[in-house]
Amino acid sequence: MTKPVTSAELDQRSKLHEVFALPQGRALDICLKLQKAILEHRLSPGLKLSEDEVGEIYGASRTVVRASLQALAHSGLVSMEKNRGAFVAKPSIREAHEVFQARALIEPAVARLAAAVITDRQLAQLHAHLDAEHAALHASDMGKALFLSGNFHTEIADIADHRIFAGMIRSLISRSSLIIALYWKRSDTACESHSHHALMNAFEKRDSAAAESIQKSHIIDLHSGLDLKEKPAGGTSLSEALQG
Amino acid sequence: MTKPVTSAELDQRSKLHEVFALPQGRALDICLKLQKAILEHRLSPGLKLSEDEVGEIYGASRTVVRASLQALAHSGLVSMEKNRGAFVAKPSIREAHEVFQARALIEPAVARLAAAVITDRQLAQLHAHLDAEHAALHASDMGKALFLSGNFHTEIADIADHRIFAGMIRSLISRSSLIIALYWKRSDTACESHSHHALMNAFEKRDSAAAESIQKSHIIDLHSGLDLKEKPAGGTSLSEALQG
DNA sequence: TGAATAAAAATTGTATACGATCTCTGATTG
DNA sequence: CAATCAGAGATCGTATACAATTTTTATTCA
Repeated sequence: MTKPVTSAELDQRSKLHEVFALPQGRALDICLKLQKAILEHRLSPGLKLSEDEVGEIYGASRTVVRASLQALAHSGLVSMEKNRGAFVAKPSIREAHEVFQARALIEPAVARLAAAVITDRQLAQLHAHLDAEHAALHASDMGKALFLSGNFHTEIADIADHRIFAGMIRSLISRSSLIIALYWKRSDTACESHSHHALMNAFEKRDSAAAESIQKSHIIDLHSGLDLKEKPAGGTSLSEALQG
Repeated sequence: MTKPVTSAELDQRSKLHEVFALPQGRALDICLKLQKAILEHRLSPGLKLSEDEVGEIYGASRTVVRASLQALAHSGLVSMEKNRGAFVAKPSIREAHEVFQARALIEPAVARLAAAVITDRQLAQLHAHLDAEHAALHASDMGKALFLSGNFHTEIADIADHRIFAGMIRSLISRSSLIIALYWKRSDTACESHSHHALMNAFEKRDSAAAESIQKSHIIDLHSGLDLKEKPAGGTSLSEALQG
């Protein structure tokens, strides 16, 4: 009894295929499944992704698994070390800063574009998305909520209909998910919803300037919700260095 | 009698490895060689890159060639079609616009960052780079001149020391090279040098604002140097459609 | 006991083989 | 003569096998 593929999943699949130069055929499926698992925090940063093991799970040979892992490495979700294999990426504090700096530059510009061209249909879709996010949050399914929260941003990029920016944002959102898994310090995860709703308001009014400004604040707010202070060099540095 | 690897090449290699998640081992070499060939316009957009052929040339098996081509596909230099193979990418007019819109947003911000932290040593390096560019231009080696001209931009990203932006810019510059190959309309290719020298001036004064503004103008100027008008639907559309 | 070493196991890197798909050529037919 | 179709050849997608490297384990010696 296989779960039928939903239209939303098909949609995402075709979009991803357009935007990224993802592998084709079976490798794409594995890619998406691994990606989803990582983005929902079912696979923790640093976890080893053995080729044999992944192949076993998805019933594929190492050849296609390798292609998938390579693709994920390019989008920043996986890091590959020569002769050692693939691991769920573990962004450094520095990379975390860089990712949110990049998002703070790009996403507001894209939100501005999106506000100028959004259709009623797309507005409704975004609304439905927020509802789903709310439902997941209410069901305490944090993994799914986070996944959907990220998707909200990529959907805006798709609405702006700018493939280059959309590809960049997709990669940045993916990395952000890992960064949040590692460095999130706030307890009120629900705070996102507020910003997202404010953004919806701006979209409904087709107010480009407001959308840009709200999105910028939102990203900066997310950035400030991370605990990105370098640990003091004394305490953990030795043990860290030895087990690293 | 093998040509020794220059320090500049080694440098680029290690940098690329950091920034992109490039394949490792032999695949990396093939990647860089193909990339260089494409960026110097020795391989034209649309050209087929047969796996067997490439493997023959570089003395590698299809396995590593495939990994290389996949990597290049991820950076936008190569497009892969299922069951048909890999081709040197042929950016559409739309993609050309998008690439330069992205550059116009990102590169000025990065130039600003770079101006704030550039060292004297790096200034000297950039000067040397401009000299090499000038020399290539004087020797009518357009391929090399264009390659170097692109590298100037990635070097600025490296100076800004922002890996995420640097990776984005590298990809954008690569695509730009293809776009220029397809759509450049100006005869005075040397115009770039002027902007680059102006930028150097700003860097020497550590004038962030000027660097940002000059870079923005430079990108917009490049964008306007392209012939990106859609061809009228009547004339060439049929023949184009048939031979496409 | 603990460190150093060497052999064994596991994992990745690469080559090759085979099946699937596409492309091209040439014959056939209206 | 043009268009269609069939088959051969070429090319890609995937699985598997072997080589190279790393990791683990067992052993030895101080």
